[in-house]
Amino acid sequence: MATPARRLLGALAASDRPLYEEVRGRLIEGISQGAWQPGEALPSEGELARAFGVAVGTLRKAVDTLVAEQVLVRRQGKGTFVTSHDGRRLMFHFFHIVERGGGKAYPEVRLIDFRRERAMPEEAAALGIAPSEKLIRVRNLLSLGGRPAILDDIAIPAQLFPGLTEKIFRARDNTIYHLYQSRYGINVLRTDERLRAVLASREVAPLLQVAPGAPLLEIRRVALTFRDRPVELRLSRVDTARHDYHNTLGKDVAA
Amino acid sequence: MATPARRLLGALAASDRPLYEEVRGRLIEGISQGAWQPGEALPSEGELARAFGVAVGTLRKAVDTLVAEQVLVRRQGKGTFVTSHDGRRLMFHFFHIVERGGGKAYPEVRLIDFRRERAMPEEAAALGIAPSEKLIRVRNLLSLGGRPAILDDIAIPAQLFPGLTEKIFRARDNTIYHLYQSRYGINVLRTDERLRAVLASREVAPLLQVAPGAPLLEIRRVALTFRDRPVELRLSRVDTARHDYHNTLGKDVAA
DNA sequence: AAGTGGTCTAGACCACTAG
DNA sequence: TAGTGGTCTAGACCACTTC
Repeated sequence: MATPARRLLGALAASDRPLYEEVRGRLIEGISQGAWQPGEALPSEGELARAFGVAVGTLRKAVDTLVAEQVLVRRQGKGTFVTSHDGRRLMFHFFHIVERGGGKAYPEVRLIDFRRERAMPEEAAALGIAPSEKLIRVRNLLSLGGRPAILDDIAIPAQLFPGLTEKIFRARDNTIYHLYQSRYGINVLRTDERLRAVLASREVAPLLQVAPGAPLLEIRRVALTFRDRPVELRLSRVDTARHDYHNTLGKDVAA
Repeated sequence: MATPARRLLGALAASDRPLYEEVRGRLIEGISQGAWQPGEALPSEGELARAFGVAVGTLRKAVDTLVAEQVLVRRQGKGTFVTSHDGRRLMFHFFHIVERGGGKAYPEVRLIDFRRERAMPEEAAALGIAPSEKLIRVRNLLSLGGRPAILDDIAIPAQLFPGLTEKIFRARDNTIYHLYQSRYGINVLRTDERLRAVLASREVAPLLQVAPGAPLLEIRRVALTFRDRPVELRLSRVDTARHDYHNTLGKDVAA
């Protein structure tokens, strides 16, 4: 932002690592600093190659890795774009609850609490911030097929999201990660999740409309941006009576 | 197998899809038919490119995709190898239970049942076999840190694993997927898992040494090989009192 | 027609492994 | 030293999008 694109596009300095990694680093720098906004096109491959002083093939190799990591998307005839967190495709990249049959479940979100509080020590550690720094806490109840199914407790460092109010959070017409991206330039690129089975507590049971002691799936998620910097903690309790958590590993290897 | 490598390596026929996809298809054919065994090296890139009648760059592009899908591994100076399912790296690719702290958990396996039975209709459908075809059923109890933690019920089509006996299953000194691969040439490349929270039944509770009604994580896994052909069903119940199911999405995007 | 990404080639040179 | 994969280049031509 403060840095003009000129610096991002200058010729490469000497280095002992491969040129395409150097180029990749510059592209990441540009994207993470917002020089190219989500949804925007990068300069063409020819231009970028010329600017960096490398062959087009080398530039393409760098872009290839970022496309594989879903940071960029190519559109033939149009250009190469910074991935945007709206639309259904990316939403389901991070949303893993599906109907028992396998069909996609579209959640309806209701915000039931919004507050600012100091972080607990473990939260501060997990988010890589100073102990007892301010957090924004959001509690969402997600319904699937008209019934409450997921209770989300979200915690984000207030520092990273200046001016974020309950009103803005409510007015959001897209995914939460799209809000992070469009308003604060924070791209959620990865998640790290730990799952376990628990029994519904007295606090949680009525919200999910299950009996206390009913089995729930508990998910502790850390959302990460560039360089694995944590940006969000999320504790989900899922009523898996009618839905499953769906995880696939690998892609179809077809001829 | 029956087909000599000669056919696999012949020049490419005319086609409307890209050359590198054509090459990729040939390589998959060769690997899935066992022309190149797991752990073995393929012919060098130069040789392969000459055999297919394409440039080395094109051959490399095809190999790149298979390396990304973990079907092949490159070793500089040595060659390109068919991925082998032994070793710890691949084991943890499909084993997602970790210690609460995050450390890797090495399971100790005890086979507690082995039998042949006809498939239930849903099983046959999930495995893509004829209804009431024969299955091999294996029940394993996995212990972590000396305590029972996971109960696995495995079902595989007997047809696919001729001559597989309880003795062979017991004698296995490596992972189950390594057994499939080394003895039957079946490469597990993908898994599809559905998770939910359940309460321990009277049948399962004593095996896992938990009280009936204790929360358990239930995992229904389908293991797939080339062309998404299903080869194994696995129902796991995990005591998540001391362990978590760990799932990460995406890789670190670092400069 | 002009501009974008996608495919493919041919060849130079480097880095690593093994005998 | 010979053989392997890894990097990088320069350029031709194709396919798609937009005007």
